[in-house]
Amino acid sequence: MVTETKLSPAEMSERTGVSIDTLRYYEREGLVQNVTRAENGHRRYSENDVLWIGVLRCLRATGMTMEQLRHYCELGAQGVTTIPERRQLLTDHRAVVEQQVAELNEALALIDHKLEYYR
Amino acid sequence: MVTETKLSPAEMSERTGVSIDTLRYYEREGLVQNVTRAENGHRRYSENDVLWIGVLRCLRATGMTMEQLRHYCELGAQGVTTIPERRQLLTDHRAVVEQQVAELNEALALIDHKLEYYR
DNA sequence: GAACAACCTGGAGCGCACTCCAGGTCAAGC
DNA sequence: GCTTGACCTGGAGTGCGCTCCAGGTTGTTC
Repeated sequence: MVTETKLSPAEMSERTGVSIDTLRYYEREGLVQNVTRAENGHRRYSENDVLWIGVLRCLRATGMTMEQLRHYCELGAQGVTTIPERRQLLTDHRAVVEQQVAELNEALALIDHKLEYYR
Repeated sequence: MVTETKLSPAEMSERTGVSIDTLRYYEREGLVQNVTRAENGHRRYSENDVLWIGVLRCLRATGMTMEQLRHYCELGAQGVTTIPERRQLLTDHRAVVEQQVAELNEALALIDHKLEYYR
């Protein structure tokens, strides 16, 4: 379709749960690329941008740093030749997340142990 | 036993994996209490302190803030009457950690989805 | 045409959890 | 008695990820 819905910053913020300031910050830092503009210079976000912000927030929530995300974005911008590296990056991060899950489970065990003790 | 092994700051740091500066910082902030001193004024940590630092780090690693940990410590210092509140605090935090696990699992699913896409 | 709202930019400020530093004490070894 | 090293204190500095601000433009509404 040619007629793609475009979102204003306020709408984008509403849709993603990310503040307008943070959206601009991400763009400045290279974590969101090629945001289009209306004739008056205002940003217009696409549905793809909405999806990407979702991914971005998800990866951030698992401890991926701004730096790593920027790198991942740059790879994406460079085209399909970087797919192996992107896959590697995600695979590595996957291991980090699994490690986090393991640590949280340890923490749960410790909390349960403490709770047991308080009974 | 009366003859309890006491650890110097350097030994404590070695044992817990927490830097000497951070150990002092925790003490200043009320997260580690009643650290004994040698005659020359140097700190001497007990095995109990080692255990407590382990718990503290575990709770910190799950996102419990310094503020919450300080509160938990203060409750501990106030004696057994605060046990219900401590139990409540841990129970609440347990739910937070479970929520984190759920989010990490969502992230893993997303990463796997992306990886699938790159294949 | 005045007021208002939504947005723009560059840059400053903030909160958290450390981390580092300057200047000093004290005990042990040479 | 001088150096060295481990420690002390109070306070300043750091890095990350936002968050806020001042001053300006544009478009709409009364």
